[in-house]
Amino acid sequence: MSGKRSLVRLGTTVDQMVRAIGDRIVTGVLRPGEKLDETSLAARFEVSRTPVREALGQLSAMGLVERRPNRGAIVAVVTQEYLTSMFESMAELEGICARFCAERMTVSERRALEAEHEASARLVRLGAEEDYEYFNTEFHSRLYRGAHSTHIYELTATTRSRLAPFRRAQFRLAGRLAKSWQEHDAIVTAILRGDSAAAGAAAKDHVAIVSVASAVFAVGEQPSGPRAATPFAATLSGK
Amino acid sequence: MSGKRSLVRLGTTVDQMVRAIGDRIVTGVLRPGEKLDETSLAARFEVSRTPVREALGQLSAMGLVERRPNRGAIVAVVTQEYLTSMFESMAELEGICARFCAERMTVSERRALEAEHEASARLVRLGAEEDYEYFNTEFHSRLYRGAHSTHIYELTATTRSRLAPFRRAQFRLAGRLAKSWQEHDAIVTAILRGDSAAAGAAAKDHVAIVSVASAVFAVGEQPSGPRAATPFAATLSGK
DNA sequence: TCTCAAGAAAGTGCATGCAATTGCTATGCC
DNA sequence: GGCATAGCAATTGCATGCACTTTCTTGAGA
Repeated sequence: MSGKRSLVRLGTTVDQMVRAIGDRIVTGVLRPGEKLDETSLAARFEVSRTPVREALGQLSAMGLVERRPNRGAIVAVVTQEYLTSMFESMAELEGICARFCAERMTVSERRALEAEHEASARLVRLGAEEDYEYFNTEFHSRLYRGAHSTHIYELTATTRSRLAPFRRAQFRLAGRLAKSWQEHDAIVTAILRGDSAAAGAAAKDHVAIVSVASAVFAVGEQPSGPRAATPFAATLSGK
Repeated sequence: MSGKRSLVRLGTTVDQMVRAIGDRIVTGVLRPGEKLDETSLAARFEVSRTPVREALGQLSAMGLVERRPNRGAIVAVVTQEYLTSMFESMAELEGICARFCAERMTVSERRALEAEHEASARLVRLGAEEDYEYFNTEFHSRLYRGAHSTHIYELTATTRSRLAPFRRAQFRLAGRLAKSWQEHDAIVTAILRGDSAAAGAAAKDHVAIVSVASAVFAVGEQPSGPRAATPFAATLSGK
């Protein structure tokens, strides 16, 4: 091989490419419908086509890319109907997580959840959208972990990541920040109270509201073809 | 290429291998922990190692095999804890499907569900375990489709297939056949009534009961190492 | 000008080969 | 006898090459 690619190599070349390409899809750098040419990807990442092909295969198994035999791969195109069903699933899944959280979270998990949630109130007052977004992600992640169910966690986390590109700008909506916090508050309160039904319902509603808020932005965001060429740096090292 | 492998070729060689190997894992022919040697697989299927590697990569992305870098692949080992979480998820997912069915199934879907269910009563009286098993699969599949939610369908179907090896002999339990039918009956009745809450609860309970019934057999079925060599024919053609 | 076809170009699918890593075995040392 | 280590066999990871498929291009005919 032509030298280590970085000091600490995280997994094989294929793994790194799966992460690299997957990230670009999930973050929206690569847009749905965009062609993923094996040769150019190989050139950009400075590897041969073999690992590229394997990476595309895995991403296809994850549903992030679509592979047409003999006709190349494209970033998975999500129909409006499928998007709706994903948001729908997400609401149900988060509802389950919250319900389980209310029943199963340890004392320290409950304390941490509450503390972080209280801390994020400050960000709402400041209108710090970016920072709140970070806390929001962390908050939801806590719910998934707190369910103490590995498989539910996986289903929820992967569904969430696939929804990520369609949820980007939700906090730009006027007043969304404050409302989001209030919805979180309802979830936290129910969990701390141990009221699983209320926690589940609150989480489900919360996601349903986010879905609507996101749908506003999702409209027209679904390109039928590729946009501009993607100018990503050919580094496999960082995440 | 060295000649078509069959008259109608379903997808690429890799796709066929994913199906072939995946089937053998899901049906329990390949046992958890069993080593998946690239060279021998390539020899068995009469292809080179490249498509084998791609197939293993995709199967790993699906969670059916585990890949240790530089150390080969094995059939995914499911811990007792993870198995529990999968059954748990399954119950929740089927509950969601049944709930949606009650709300969304078309008239013809409802009719078909009822008709098939009634027909299967005969199999219970005959004690035809094999045939009932087939109807049972079809019944659940109807629930997943009837939810009219593509993503929920996918989550549910893949979870079900991953649970398949652990559910094999459930109908051998005395009286399980009749009880299963009664549980189905509760689900069907609620769906036809349009009572989504009852349908969801009934489906959830049904799966929970199956989980317990299956767990009896799952115990001790988890081998720590490979069993006998797997005698599968090297045909990529059939499913 | 439009349609269609033949050929060329581009790109995918798989086989093969080599370097690198792992794991086993055997030999030497304590 | 037990443990460490060097060498070897087995296996994985990736690059390269060639055949096949699709797509683009060009030009003749209507």
